[in-house]
Amino acid sequence: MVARIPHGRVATYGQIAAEAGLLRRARLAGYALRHAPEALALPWHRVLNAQGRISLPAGSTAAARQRERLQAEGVELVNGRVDLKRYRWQPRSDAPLLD
DNA sequence: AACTTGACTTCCG
DNA sequence: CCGGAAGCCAAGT
Repeated sequence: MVARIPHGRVATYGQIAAEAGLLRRARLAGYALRHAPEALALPWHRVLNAQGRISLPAGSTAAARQRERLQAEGVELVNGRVDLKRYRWQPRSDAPLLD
């Protein structure tokens, strides 16, 4: 599901989990992302928490990298927060499921 | 089996 | 709007 998030758009952990058929398992989405093989080259930076904020340790290099990548693709952060109303990815209901 | 830990979310004050 | 409490549930100890 993360791989489907288009350039310049974002999704939340809960949203990813739900779309993957795992309603209410947002933490699992985070767990999966943390353990995902680097080789998959997933656009992990497009996943934010329900408040539109980065969920990596504030001040960490990882958080800084995520912020940079987002801005690099045009996603604006206001006070460290992304306006989900404006950037949230809305998957097409008729999109073919993986597998 | 019991307890702790989270790249989380929602509700309350 | 912010912080805390509670709910959540797979993994790790």
